[in-house]
Amino acid sequence: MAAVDLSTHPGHLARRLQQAHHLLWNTMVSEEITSPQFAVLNALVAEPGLDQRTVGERVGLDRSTIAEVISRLGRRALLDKVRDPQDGRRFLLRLTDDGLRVHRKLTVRTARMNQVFLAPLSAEEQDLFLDLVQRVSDAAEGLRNPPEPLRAQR
Amino acid sequence: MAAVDLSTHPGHLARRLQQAHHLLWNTMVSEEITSPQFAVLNALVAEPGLDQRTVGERVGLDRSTIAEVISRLGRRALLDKVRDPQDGRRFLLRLTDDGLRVHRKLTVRTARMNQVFLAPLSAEEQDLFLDLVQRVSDAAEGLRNPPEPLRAQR
DNA sequence: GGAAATCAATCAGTGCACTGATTGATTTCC
DNA sequence: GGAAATCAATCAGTGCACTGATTGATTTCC
Repeated sequence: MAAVDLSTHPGHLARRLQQAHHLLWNTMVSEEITSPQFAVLNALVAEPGLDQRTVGERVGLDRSTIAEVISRLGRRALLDKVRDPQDGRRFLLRLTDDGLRVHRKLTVRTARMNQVFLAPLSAEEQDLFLDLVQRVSDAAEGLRNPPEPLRAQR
Repeated sequence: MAAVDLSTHPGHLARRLQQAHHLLWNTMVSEEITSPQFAVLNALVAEPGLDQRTVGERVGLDRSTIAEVISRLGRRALLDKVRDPQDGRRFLLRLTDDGLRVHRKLTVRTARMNQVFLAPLSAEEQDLFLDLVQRVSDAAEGLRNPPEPLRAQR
């Protein structure tokens, strides 16, 4: 019967955290390029020529979502898709000059935004924050695909 | 030119955290009722008869999103919408018996899921996690509407 | 070497999230 | 008391996120 206090629910806090970030991103970084789109650009700066599925894996986007994000970046002419001559199932992705330029510009703004976003915490708390969030995400992510030993038992 | 390490970007971590939560919610709580939908049910258990806009404010959903969520809950017959006789703009919302039943059932499961979700952290770390995430969200949320003094100065 | 299994990408369908514009009711304020 | 301002709800448009099914190419394995 009794209602619950949502402020003790990590899922609810996670949603609010992302909304807060989205808001700040829109005002401080870009209204055109979203945070997931920047993550894709960044992955392709680190490793040009990746295929779409692998980019999705790197940045944490599933096969359907990564397809849409990449199609939007392609429409904005920030990346090129070329069919892999070695494997006709894959597309190889590479940033255009425009794509590189946008990535460079947003990298600077993103750094500033991160500072503002974490400003309410002390330096030690900021490190702790990043560490705790990452550990919780990694652990839950690990539950998706059962670890090797379990799979081997089948 | 150099790519950036996304694991130091709170926004990227926030997105991954929410995905991780979504995954766990689907497997441990419900595939039909989503976490935002549960938040709405919970708000109406706490304060029956709220209007749609206020519910949105309580759970952190904007006017468009709350409209969709409530329409889905209505379609599932978990809540009733009644035009406010005092103010013809508003609808007053109230859970049905089914809505109360679902809220009760999911409350139990959600508590279990929260434990699993936070299990990788020690008890002290769990408290810290909730506190840090909440402080960062609140601060960013506070930037949306400038505080009283600032508005008064205009 | 050719059928079976695997795999990248796409499609259909559902749901959250936001912005800007519109509609219709209420409140404010001369 | 009636025009102007405000306000709740809705609509149109865009983007992220997931699942299950399909398509077409490649790899595996007898």
